[in-house]
Amino acid sequence: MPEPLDLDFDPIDRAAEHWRQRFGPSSAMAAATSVMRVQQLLLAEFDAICRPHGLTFARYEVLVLLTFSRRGALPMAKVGERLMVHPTSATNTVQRLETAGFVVREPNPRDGRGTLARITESGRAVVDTVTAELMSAEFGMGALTEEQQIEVFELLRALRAQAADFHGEV
Amino acid sequence: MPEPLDLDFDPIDRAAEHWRQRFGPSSAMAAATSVMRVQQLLLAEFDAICRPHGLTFARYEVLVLLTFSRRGALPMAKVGERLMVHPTSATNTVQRLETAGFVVREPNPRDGRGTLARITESGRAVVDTVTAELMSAEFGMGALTEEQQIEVFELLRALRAQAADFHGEV
DNA sequence: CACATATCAGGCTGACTGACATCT
DNA sequence: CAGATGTCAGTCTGCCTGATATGT
Repeated sequence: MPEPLDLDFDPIDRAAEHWRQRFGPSSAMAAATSVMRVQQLLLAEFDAICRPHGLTFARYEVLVLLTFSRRGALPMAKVGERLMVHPTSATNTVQRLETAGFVVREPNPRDGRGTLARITESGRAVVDTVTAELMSAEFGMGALTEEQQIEVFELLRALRAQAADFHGEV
Repeated sequence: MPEPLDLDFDPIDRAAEHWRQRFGPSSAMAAATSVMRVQQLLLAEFDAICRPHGLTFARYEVLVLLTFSRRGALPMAKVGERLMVHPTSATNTVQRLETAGFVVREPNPRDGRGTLARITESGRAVVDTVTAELMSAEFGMGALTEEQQIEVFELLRALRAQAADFHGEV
């Protein structure tokens, strides 16, 4: 069992300090590295919450997306596009969800080439359960006040918008 | 080639809106999802910069860590701990770096059980090159002002600190 | 015909678990 | 001896490229 980290030796702060000595100050580096590390921590926490229910966070996200759609079903292309992943990744994820019984695939009546992913009753049930657990875990953001959480969201919006200019993927 | 996303249909904002309808307002969800998505975008950009040089961002991070150490060498355990990854992942990453000639492994003279990862001259060269490219790409944070970048860093500090209480790994 | 949609085959990556040899 | 260190074998995940069948 690793010993608790001393905050004075927080790896990111250490890295930032040495970086400044070598390359000069870079608030961009500090911000980017922070985002990377926090995501790593959040994902581990979310996956731990999802695992007992037979989900990963990536699969949970697909289920959430389907519950958001009006009819509980979306073409595969839309799934990939909205989650910003490659079409084959969407296929793969939906396939695993289908095996678990959380989703069914059916031909798209409006496009003979297409496939719809439709969330099942058990899919809706598991999404509600996991969502409740994530909310009681405050989505891993409990160390921030609500105002700070909103601030994070607003600050990062510009970066998501910038990416959308590059077709929403890159 | 996918069509450019309409910002009015930004998937995260859509998701946040529907979420509120179902579960009530959750700034925690919005902030967490933002961090996840921005990390995804940053990682893709960083990996694209690293790839032509025979690196991934994960391997680049190891090299950076080694340049920060006084002697250019660290025990495997320290590598894993500071990057918050599993020891076997550190072994794997260092192995690939060694194959590429950016790192050599040598026995730890101060601990017969241990192995040191030492950065080579070509490792230092590639890290400098990639770092310069990342800086000119503003670490993907060009859409924010320097003040905003600092704000992001400071806001996220609390989350990294919280995680450190859990031994620096989840 | 060109193009879009989705899947499959196959590969790479990072991360994990469990087992193990080695050394303190 | 217990405990730490590192590696290996094997697995799972997500993501990608390229090729292919199908339909618009």
